[in-house]
Amino acid sequence: MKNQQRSEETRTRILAAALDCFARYGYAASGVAEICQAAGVSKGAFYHHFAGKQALFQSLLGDWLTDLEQTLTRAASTANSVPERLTNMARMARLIFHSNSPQTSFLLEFWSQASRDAAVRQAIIAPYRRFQRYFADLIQQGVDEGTLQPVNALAAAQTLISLTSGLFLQHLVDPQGADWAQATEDAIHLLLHGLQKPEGGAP
Amino acid sequence: MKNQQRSEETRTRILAAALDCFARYGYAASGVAEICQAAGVSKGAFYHHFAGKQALFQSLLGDWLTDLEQTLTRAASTANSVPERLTNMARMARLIFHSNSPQTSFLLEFWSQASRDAAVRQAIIAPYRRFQRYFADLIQQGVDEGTLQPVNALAAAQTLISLTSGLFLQHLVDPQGADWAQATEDAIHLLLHGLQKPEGGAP
DNA sequence: TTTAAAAAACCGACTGGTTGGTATGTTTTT
DNA sequence: AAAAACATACCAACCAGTCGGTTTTTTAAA
Repeated sequence: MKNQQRSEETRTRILAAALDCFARYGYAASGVAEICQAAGVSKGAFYHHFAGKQALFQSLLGDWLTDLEQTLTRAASTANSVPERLTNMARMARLIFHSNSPQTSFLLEFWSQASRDAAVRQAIIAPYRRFQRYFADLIQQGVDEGTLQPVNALAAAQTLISLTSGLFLQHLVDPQGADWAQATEDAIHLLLHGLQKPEGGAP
Repeated sequence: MKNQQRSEETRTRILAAALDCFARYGYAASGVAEICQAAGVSKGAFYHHFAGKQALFQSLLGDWLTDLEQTLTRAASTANSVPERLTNMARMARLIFHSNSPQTSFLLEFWSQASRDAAVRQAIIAPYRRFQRYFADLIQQGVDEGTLQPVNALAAAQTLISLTSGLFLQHLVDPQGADWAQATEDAIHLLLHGLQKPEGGAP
């Protein structure tokens, strides 16, 4: 086998094993030796590919975030009006929730570390800002085309992200507690149509 | 000093020190010895009051949750219509966010552990269910009194909790990233009034 | 009230096991 | 032959929890 291929495969195996271990036992409880054994490689290989446990962790985070970004932007491209697009993205939640359910529980570790480690925080904040801008643009577009109320686009985007983050968080903590995919659809629907009954009639 | 007083004070000191350490360095990185030093007590005292590190952790969680529950229910009791009450509670977010900001970052550890430890999960889920029922009742009341749309109360309550959880999560990860108290008010307002512009006129 | 014993609270040195990381050697590719 | 990739034994540091002993408080008998 070519060297480059072999190397890349080992790296991938380590990443996959680490993802599994972190999700199963948590970051702190997952030893490097344990990860190596799960990946079927030696410690030498590990430290040849990664500067340390933390570096591996951040690498994992980066990969997941770029994946999410790609998935989301793809889903938004197939619809006409902005409300339709948002509904589509909400429906896609089912896919995200179900596909790699156990693996994603390591995201809690990310958030946890981000609150203390500046490097991790930056790694999370940067794509977050991109998401926010993306949704803000989308919402502004909806306002311009007249399908959305004349709201503050940035604030509305933040609300949307907070809502989905919260749903995802609860899904991670208590996967069996509810049909979170359905809950996401319901929540987006509720956000779109409003909870309060309008007092006066429309013009 | 009386024995009971002394004992209780030591226990409180340990809890406070642990809260500080967990928030600052995380659960795993905070050693029992470190906590003891910060609290000004010995290991003997520690293990006299708590069965172990994990027990201390859960004790901390319990205290925080009961505090939150009390604060919230108090805030909901002073208003007339249901939308007003919800707005009031949103305004109270500023208080929650600002009061003990750094301390609360240990909640991320809770969520993280809850996804793996059944005991921690139960400790979080039980009050969560109470919150959900409480808000569902509130929303149902709003539907009955005609101030809210005829929505599914339980689903709407879940949405409300997810939204606030998400906001709190982001506040913990990136406290300086935004005015999260304001964002909470905005978000609740948005949820109440809806994002999408109604197509037809009202009756 | 005094006192002695029992109980509760507290102390701190010690340990057995774990772990991230390293140093050195070996295999495979270039 | 050089370099990249990988393997393995090893270590120093750390850490949750223990254990025998000490101080303080309470109890209760004298």
